Amino acid sequence: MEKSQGPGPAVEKRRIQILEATCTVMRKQGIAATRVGDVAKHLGISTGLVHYHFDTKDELLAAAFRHAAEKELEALRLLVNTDGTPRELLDIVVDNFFPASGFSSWRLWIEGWAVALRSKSFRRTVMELDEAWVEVLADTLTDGVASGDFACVNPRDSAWRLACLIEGLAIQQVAHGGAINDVETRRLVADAIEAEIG
Amino acid sequence: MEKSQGPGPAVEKRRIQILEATCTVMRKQGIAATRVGDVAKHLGISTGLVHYHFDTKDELLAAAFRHAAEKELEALRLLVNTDGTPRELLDIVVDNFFPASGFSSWRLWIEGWAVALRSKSFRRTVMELDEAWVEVLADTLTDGVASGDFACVNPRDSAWRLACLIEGLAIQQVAHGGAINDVETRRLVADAIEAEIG
DNA sequence: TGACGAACTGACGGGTCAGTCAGTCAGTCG
DNA sequence: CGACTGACTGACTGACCCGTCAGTTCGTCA
Repeated sequence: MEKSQGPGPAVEKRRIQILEATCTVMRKQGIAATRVGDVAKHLGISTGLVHYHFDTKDELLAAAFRHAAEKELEALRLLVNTDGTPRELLDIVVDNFFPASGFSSWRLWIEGWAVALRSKSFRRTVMELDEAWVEVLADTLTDGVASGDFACVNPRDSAWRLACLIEGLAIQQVAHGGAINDVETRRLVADAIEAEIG
Repeated sequence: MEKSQGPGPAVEKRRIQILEATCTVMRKQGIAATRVGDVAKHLGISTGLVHYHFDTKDELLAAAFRHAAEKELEALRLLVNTDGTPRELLDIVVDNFFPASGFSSWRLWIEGWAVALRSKSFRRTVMELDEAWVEVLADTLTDGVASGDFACVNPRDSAWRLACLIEGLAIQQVAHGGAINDVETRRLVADAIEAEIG
């Protein structure tokens, strides 16, 4: 490979390449069914090289999950960082949460919570990122209250309630696509939002 | 074994024995880490016998999950099937949902949703049972509306919202025990209930 | 130019585990 | 009594897969 100056940049590039490949495989096969060999094959490299950059499979999976989640979080922050009425911003955040707008991301999260039950590194990652998401929502609500657009008694409580509601609905829709469809989900969330900010 | 008349009862007894052992192991080690050998060891029988009663591991796990969930659902239905004001019954149902009142059950469900992403038999089971739980809640709300105690616009919507909210909160608490603790969970849910039935 | 070391390969060891199978044992029925 | 059947055993196999390691390649620097 091209390794211009020192051990830094080339290695970092390869690391990220491997992380993204891992994300792709995780999204397709699920976290539990992701093999080191699959990641290597996807990049046309050896399994040895994967282990050269990541000591263990667990470390690789946790790093890849964090990589994916942080990228999405950053994208959301960019979206919210535009001008707009509080109501418009709130809609952007909520839309971004929705199952339809990231089916495979929800799958990843659902598996992530399950893995977090047993893996310490996953637990840390999932916890931090989960809270960061809610914080974006909470900030949006707080701004709206400050400007007089929203009337939440407690914006942080409202944020947690909305986030958890959407999480629960996402599970119903993504994990087993049962009684709840996309239209119903949107109605349920819309009503909850009105109740929270009305 | 005592096999009095025909192949029926003794076999059924053994099947249930294996299912309950599987539940125990799943609760302790998680669904993904449950081995056929662990189940066998827990009962002091051979792995061959487990496969004598259940063709594949997947079939065993799905049957055990359903067994556990149906038992809990039946217990809830019994609890609700008592006299009491609608409000008292609602509190019973919600209390029964709570993470604290079944930490290991929530762990099972969280893993169950993840497995359902890939396994058809799990998906069916999880879907049916999930909906059955919400139905209990919806019936409770509907009764309360009929008697004039509650003022839901749409009891079924309220039931789904409350159930999904609690699911989401359970994840926050069980999967990574982050910013949300038991006291906060109860406050968040209590406020949501007031908003729904107020 | 030649030594050095970082990036990388590919084969392999070692361990795990689901499912199989030949055979045992104890009841049952003719 | 003797054939038969169903529950059960436990050793085995075949596959999978993680992580290692000896060895290769190539850019860089003295």
